Amino acid sequence: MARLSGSRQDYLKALYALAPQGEVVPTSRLAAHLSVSAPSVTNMLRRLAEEKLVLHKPRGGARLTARGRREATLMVRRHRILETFLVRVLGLDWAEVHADAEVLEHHISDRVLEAIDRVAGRPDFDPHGHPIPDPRGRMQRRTLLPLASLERGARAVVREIRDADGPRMARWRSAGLVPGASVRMREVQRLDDVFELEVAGERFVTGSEGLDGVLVERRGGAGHGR
Amino acid sequence: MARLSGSRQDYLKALYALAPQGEVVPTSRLAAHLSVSAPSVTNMLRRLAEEKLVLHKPRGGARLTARGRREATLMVRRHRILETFLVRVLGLDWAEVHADAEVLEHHISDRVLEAIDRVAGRPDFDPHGHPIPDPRGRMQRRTLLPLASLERGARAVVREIRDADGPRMARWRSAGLVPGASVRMREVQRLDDVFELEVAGERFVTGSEGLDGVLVERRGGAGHGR
DNA sequence: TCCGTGATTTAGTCTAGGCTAACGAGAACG
DNA sequence: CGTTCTCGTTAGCCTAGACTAAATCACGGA
Repeated sequence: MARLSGSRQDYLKALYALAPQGEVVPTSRLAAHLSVSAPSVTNMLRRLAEEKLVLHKPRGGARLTARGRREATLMVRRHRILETFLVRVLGLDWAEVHADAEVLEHHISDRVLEAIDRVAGRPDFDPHGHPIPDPRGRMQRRTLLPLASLERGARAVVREIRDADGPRMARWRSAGLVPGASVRMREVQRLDDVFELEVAGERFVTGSEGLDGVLVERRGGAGHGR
Repeated sequence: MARLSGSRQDYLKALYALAPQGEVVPTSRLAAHLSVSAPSVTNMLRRLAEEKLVLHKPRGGARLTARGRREATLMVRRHRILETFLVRVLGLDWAEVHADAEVLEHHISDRVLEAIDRVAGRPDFDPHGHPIPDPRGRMQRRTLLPLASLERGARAVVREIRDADGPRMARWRSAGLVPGASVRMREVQRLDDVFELEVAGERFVTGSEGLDGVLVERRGGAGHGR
């Protein structure tokens, strides 16, 4: 089985990111996500369809086949193991490892990936809190909600911080807003777009900009149960 | 300064490997070393010459400019740091890291290279005993001789083991023939191509096949001095 | 039903870096 | 001094993967 080109890997990964359940994704969304032109997408989808990695109904968008989804989740695995390694072993900053992992994921052999996974301690979650798929591409599924969706008084545990701009991530980290942290929503003013949180006992006030990248798991407490 | 393409990096590296002092290298030698056709070489040399990385006299071969040589030694640095890292930190086998380093050297950012160098302990030599150039591309120069050139009774210290086929390297390693090992030439029968060595106190008999990849530094002893 | 509009595909180009076939320069030889 | 042979270069082609411009489809509104 010849190795997929870096470009193909990127298309599959994008398709997976935009539709993890295998839903149909329109050409234009893929083009925007990958920062390429729409004709480039059409062109690549044709090839991926020939290789049975996607299903492409002309003018009907594309979706991953089972094979395509497996390849995509393996890319996710590589990416997340790499990020974890870059942070835990090389000591790089959580907020700036994404670009490096993005490049390396296309060029690391299985042998090196395995070794990296080992020295990183066979992590189950990457530094952003994302679960790492197993070697067969299967990943545990969790149901998380955006932090901003919590109502006043609700308690939760931060589970994932999606890649956002570096400075913002640095800010969040210094405020203690990291995977595993406990939070309580002290006050919500949706009209003014102001959220007052308690993070690890400290008060933290913020607007909602970028806050949808912070996903939490609800915890019992003052909020109403699930 | 835009990053050189992987291909360019390979050509510069090859030119350096074939002519570390900046001597002229014929097109055909470059083609053979890189396993590409001669026209491909001519073509690439034209581009590299435009970019002032090599000097190319049509029909007169090519040689590195100062800039080209600096780029080449930086590639050597990346490669050797990577190999050291793969062995010392990831625990991979000395004899099989070459191919991985060959790929990764083109894709590792300076930031990751720096971190890798740090966790590998800022090595001065790679696992084969080759010296690692400093960040400005300068490398200490040593004068070593092939192990097979030693006369009977001479003592020496192994300094470098060049990449050879994996099984042979494994054999050498198990015989103790690694960088740093002390050897004594007990018997030489050039006509029969048989060399009888004493490696770390043990007797080791071998033909000369591949032995020119083992470079040593002469030591005082039964042999005549330098 | 027809038309406009936006999304998508088709057609044609471009660049990097390979390749083969054919041409030419210069050394070696008669 | 002409012939050959080797090596390097030119010419022309190929693939991956991008792009722009132009054509076309599909759908909602009149």
